[in-house]
Amino acid sequence: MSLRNILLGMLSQPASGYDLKQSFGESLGHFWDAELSQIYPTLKRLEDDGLLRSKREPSEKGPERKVYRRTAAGTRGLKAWLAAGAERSGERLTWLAQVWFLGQQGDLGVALSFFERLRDSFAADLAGLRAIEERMREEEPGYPDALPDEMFFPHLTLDLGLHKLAAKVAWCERCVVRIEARMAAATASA
Amino acid sequence: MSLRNILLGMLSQPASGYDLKQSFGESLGHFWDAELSQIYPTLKRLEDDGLLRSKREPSEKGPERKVYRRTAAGTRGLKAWLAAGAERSGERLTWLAQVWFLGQQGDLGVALSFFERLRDSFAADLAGLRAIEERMREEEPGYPDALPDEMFFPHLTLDLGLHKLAAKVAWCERCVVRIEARMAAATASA
DNA sequence: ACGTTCATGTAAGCAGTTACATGATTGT
DNA sequence: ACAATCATGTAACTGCTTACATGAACGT
Repeated sequence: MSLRNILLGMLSQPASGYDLKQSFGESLGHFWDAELSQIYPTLKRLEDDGLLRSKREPSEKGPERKVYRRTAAGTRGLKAWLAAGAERSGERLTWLAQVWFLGQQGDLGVALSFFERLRDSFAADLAGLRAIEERMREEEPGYPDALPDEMFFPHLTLDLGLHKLAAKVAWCERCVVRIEARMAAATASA
Repeated sequence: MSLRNILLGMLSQPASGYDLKQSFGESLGHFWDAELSQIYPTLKRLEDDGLLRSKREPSEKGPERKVYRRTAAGTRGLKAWLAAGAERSGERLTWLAQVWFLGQQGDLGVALSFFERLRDSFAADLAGLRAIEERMREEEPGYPDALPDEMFFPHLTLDLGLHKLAAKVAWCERCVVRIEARMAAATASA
């Protein structure tokens, strides 16, 4: 259901399915991704429902493209989705479930390495986002608060990503320290 | 794939499918949930694969129960899952995608109310987690660092939830302020 | 008798992934 | 000639949700 609305949102400019897949990677991809095999049928259904309309156009390189444009009904649909408020449907965080059960592993060393690797993974993501932010700060005039709306709201998602990842790295770090303390306590009492 | 491992983790004590569904609600439910219609066939497959074994037992109230126990192979499987490191498979955060497109709504008032409602929703969740933490702090001796492993690691997930939600509430609050500033700037220039 | 909780399942359908099929154009 | 990129799709499968079917025990 959500992919429909996301594609609708991405089509503020005309684009083909292939184009849309590319834009996922660059930007939105941080919190949503979709495969071409899912994008194509979804675009078709949106057209059947009158929210998009397509035109075949020759490509500059490669075969013919099918370029989609949002209709007035499509824009209304997008606005309605946004006006209805945030869709906070259940997150499924596998790695947190793993943390929950980590005590059953038996070996605190495994738990320790789990958190060290998780921290590194979050830290790498954080470095990636920081690089994006620096580029924005240098290249985009008026960054961040004088950006036009269509860049300001994406910036807000970047801002949250930065804070969330920093919180996660700090949490992993605290977990490492606390587990080390438990390991020390265990050997001391033995 | 993950539900298999999660059920395996939950079965440190023998339990029926019905029992497991109840425990989701109380604890793990904050970052994972599953329906009975998914739990029953998954338990059956785990038994077919030799990771669980079941015994029919009379219930104290109601019909006969099917109680599952983890086999040695099941425990090995769980440990292997945990030792393999964190599974950070792609989050899909619909509400963040909505924020991304909020600039296309046209009406900054809609964006403002979007963030106000989102902030309230996060704040309510945060209050819920804080209540759980206070109860733990009062009722569990040694909370948090002297808890036994099987309670310490769940506590870590609570700790992260607290920090993440606090960060989200603060972010929403900053978004509200910044959007109000944009609205003021727009009316001033008009 | 009737509703609630306890208890286990099946069936239909949707969302998403992986694998496969097809073919044009460009660069080496 | 061959690989890479461009471009659009279909098919099979997995994970999960919603709806349905069945029935025992308990309280009122």
